[in-house]
Amino acid sequence: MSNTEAPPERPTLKTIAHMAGLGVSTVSQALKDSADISEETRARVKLIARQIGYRPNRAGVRLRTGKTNVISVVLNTQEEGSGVVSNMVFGISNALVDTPYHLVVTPYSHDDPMAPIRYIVETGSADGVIISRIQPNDPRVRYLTDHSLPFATHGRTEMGIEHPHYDYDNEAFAVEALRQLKSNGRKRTVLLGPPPGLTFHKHTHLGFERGLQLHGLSGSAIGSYNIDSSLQDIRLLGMELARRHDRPDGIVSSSATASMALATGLADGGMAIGRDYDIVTKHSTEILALTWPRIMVMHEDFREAGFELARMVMARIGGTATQELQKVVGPIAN
Amino acid sequence: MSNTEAPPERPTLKTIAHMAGLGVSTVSQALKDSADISEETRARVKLIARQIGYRPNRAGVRLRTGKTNVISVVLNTQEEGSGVVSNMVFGISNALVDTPYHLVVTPYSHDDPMAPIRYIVETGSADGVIISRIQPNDPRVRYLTDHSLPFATHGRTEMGIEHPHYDYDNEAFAVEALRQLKSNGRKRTVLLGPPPGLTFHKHTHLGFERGLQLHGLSGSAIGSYNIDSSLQDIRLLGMELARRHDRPDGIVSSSATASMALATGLADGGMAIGRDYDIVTKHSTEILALTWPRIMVMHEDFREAGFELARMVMARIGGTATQELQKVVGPIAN
DNA sequence: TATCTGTTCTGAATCGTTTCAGATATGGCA
DNA sequence: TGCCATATCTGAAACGATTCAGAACAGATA
Repeated sequence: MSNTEAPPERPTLKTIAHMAGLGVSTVSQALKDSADISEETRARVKLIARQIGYRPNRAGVRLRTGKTNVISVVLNTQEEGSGVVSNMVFGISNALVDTPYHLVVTPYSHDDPMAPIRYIVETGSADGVIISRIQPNDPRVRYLTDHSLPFATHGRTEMGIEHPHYDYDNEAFAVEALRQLKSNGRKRTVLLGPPPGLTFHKHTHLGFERGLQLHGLSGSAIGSYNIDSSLQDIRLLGMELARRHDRPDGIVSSSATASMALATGLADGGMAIGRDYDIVTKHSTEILALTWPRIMVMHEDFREAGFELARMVMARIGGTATQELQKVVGPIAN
Repeated sequence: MSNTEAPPERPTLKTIAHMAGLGVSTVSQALKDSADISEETRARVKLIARQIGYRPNRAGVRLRTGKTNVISVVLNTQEEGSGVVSNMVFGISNALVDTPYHLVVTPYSHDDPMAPIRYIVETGSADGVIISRIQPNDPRVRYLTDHSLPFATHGRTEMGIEHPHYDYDNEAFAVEALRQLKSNGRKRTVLLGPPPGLTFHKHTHLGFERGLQLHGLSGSAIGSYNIDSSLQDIRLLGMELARRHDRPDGIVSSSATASMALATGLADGGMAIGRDYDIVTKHSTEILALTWPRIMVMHEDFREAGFELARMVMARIGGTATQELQKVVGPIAN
């Protein structure tokens, strides 16, 4: 007996309408609980929908309503590979579970950070955007605001525009880092900070200056290198620091990998952590603490950042006031 | 003089049709170079399209044709954070530049690897899929094949199904790793390999066995731990190994972070790399070589993997024969 | 009974694109 | 001149969802 079952077409509103003996528009309204439709009909329609596994066709919805159900995360292709991106992405993903939103990754190569933003706005290809590597005066923030596309930033701005943001308190980090160095008896400090131009560069340096005063330490920021420099260069920097006559005995670093490279260079120059100097760094993965136990660390959680940012964008899309969508988390010593 | 410019609506085929004094269907065909349309008209239409910056509405296309112009990469949420994911993603992104494809990240929590695959197939939400953590007999591969959704795998299968894949030759890696250990005079080796169940676990172990025979070494694989174990556990493993009476003097490891944790544990147990033992590992980022120069490394390029996988899926969508879309790259000593 | 007021449902139009069966015009040829 | 083949273009229908004006019918009111 040959089984000549009809091919299992994907159910649409029409399918449900047919099964329920109703019109397509009735079904549509029933599924979104319109008061126009009787309680009983609504229940029946929803039951059928659930039973046959109905899922709205995204293209249909998007074409009619303009709602894409897409959150776009805009990432710099040459972002440091040490897991910050994966963690952000997974954090976002996590927030998107059980929502209709899909996550699309929109990359840009260093030349033009505005390009992907313009693309998204012009083609209307997302309901919301997440951006990082924020500058105090960030053209992307202005553009997105001007075009009223919901977004959240991983980092703060200083342009008189209120917008959802999630940020790590890098100023507090630097202050606390210096406090720890001080309590270890360190005197001559150095900061290996974020690349210039970004807001968290500014915050870190502000905190560093403040910490110096607060704890009565001497110190200076390294101008020629930052955590985006090549690890090779940072290592050489370490060797160079070790050679100085007034070589530092305390280091504040904004990145775990940079710290490792720097410590390696300092070791090349004969300096040992704990004996000749201490180093305090931000880190986001277990590995640093495990293999370089003498590096003092403060944890920065990028998965949490992604999660919060995604929730903020969705809230913003839903109309939540911007003021309630701003969060700055302090450093957690551990 | 108030500027009452019309609001800049996004151009559609209708816009172009209107400007060119043609029908919408003519424009549509002209843009795709149909032979039905005169050379001259085609040129004119394309000129206008370019000038006003026309971009096909994705929802329109998708609704009408079913083509989503989406490639979906399916990732395990708790994948090791050490940059393999970011690099894969950026590699894929790179291949997608200048194509109409968008990249959507579809995550899954460890419970059910099939769930995202079923979702994609059932909702038709992508034209092609990239999956990793492949098993010799992988249900996802069967499912995707059965439903003829183009896909490429990061890893090989052994189920008699031809499909596009990109893989690192882990068998050759293990053999070569042992050769290097041998040439350093090492005798008693140990393998810290991939988690069981995955194809590259099998390949690695095969290569390890073969290498042992080939180079006349003794050795065994560690059964209770693998590179997915917690770094803390791996470190403890290192300490335990150092305590053994027949402690190993050569280690093959499939992951850079695992190697670091292991080496840390071995150091805790008093063993020094180079003096008491050597360790050969795969790595994908610069940091290992820089800070652990004594760990011998072979490079695995995940960015390249992502790039190739994306190209394969697109080729498959375009109808290229599967046989031409299989690539296994050998280990590169460096 | 005639009219009004709700309640519940529905058809048609719309979003932007593609496809396909024709419509129109041009030129060639008998 | 009349007919046909060819080249070029076009309208309508379809994809699936939502919205909105109105249809149909019930019961209440005068």
